[in-house]
Amino acid sequence: MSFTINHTDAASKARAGVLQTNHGAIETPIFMPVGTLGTVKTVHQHELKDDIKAQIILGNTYHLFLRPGLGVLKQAGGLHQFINWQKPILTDSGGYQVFSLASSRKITEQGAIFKSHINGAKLEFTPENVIDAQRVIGADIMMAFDECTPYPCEHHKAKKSLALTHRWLDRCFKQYNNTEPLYGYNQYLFPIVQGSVYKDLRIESAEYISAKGAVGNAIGGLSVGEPAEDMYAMTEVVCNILPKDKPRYLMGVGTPVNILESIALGIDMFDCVMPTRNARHGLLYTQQGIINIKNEKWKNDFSELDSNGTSYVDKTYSKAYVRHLHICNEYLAAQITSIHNLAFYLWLVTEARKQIIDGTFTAWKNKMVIQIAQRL
RNA sequence: GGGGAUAUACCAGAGUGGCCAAAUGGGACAGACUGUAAAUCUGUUGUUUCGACUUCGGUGGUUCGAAUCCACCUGUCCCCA
Repeated sequence: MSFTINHTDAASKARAGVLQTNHGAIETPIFMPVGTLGTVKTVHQHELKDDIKAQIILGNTYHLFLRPGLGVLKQAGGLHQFINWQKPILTDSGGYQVFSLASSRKITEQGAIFKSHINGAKLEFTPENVIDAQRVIGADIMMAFDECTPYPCEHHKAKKSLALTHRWLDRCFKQYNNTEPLYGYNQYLFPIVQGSVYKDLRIESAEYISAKGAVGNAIGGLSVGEPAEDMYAMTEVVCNILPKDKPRYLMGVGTPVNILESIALGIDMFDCVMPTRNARHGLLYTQQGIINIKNEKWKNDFSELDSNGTSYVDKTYSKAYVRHLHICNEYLAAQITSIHNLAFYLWLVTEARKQIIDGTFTAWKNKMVIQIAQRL
């Protein structure tokens, strides 16, 4: 894997680069649609590829481990083959489930013991078996198994958790170095910076993670409920320490505004469920602002879904029609809005890249963050 | 023509003397959602100057007090002829 930075913004820390994988190049900054269970919910591969222009998607180790299970995935020849997606895939380790399923798991030195949300079965995730699982899944980019702390989190707890995450990281790298890819292409392990909203812990963690010399680095434990200012502050602190010549991945972020602000801080990669989940709930992101398509005000609005949109759904369907589909709870509503939102997110990062290359990023970003946050 | 049942908020439908401005669904209207236990969840849904006021087919009555009991009227449904 190689990462080349082509342009750096003069007025901010934003960069435009290219990340090479065996499944193709990824132009950064990039947004990665989330496909937890081996599907970006409601979206077909051809839409993802040709319309949305996704360059890489996510999968989730915890969820895929439960269903369909590693046996099926191995038999299929990995996740790429199973879902017929020949571009890069990144898998989260299950570290986020340590946070989101906190009520049904227990943390030990060894790992995390989950009570399956499907059938209650007890299952243990360790740094070692999480790496093994990601080998079987065949992700181009594998994530370290970490403890994503909740917000708020007391300093002493965050400190203790961070130490555990670092010990787990050492074990992840050991297992990673002792195992080989199963399907003939390279897989890379990204470590994750933690430390909650504490500057000292974030610095400590960023230094620890940087020392690993990984091909890319991630920042986790943010966008879990803390104020946006804290998220930006931590991101800035960490970006100042993480190696400049390696891609930086801000996990789970975020709103379109979060993404633009974080690009300005030097982040290259993003993922978030917001465009897809909010799409299913009727929220559309556009260059002009946010639309709740379920609102009565769109009932008689027969204009294009988004006249500035880049997706075919934007010109094909009217606001009134998509509202109607949503009100009736029709499957097509979720499909249309998911395609729209993902296309918007991909447009946003592609445009950001272009602006960085043109040297106009900061002015453009400052204008956009106001525009896209408006409620229409 | 005879007999029986029923009428409650936008709809369906509980409630059969005070704890009822009235359960529960649905619908409608808003809001939330950040490495997906999420096609989910939350709130509002008679008026209001927030003290109260006007509601349960209509009118009148009984009672300290009525959606609830009584009389008549009106509408709807069912059965028999």
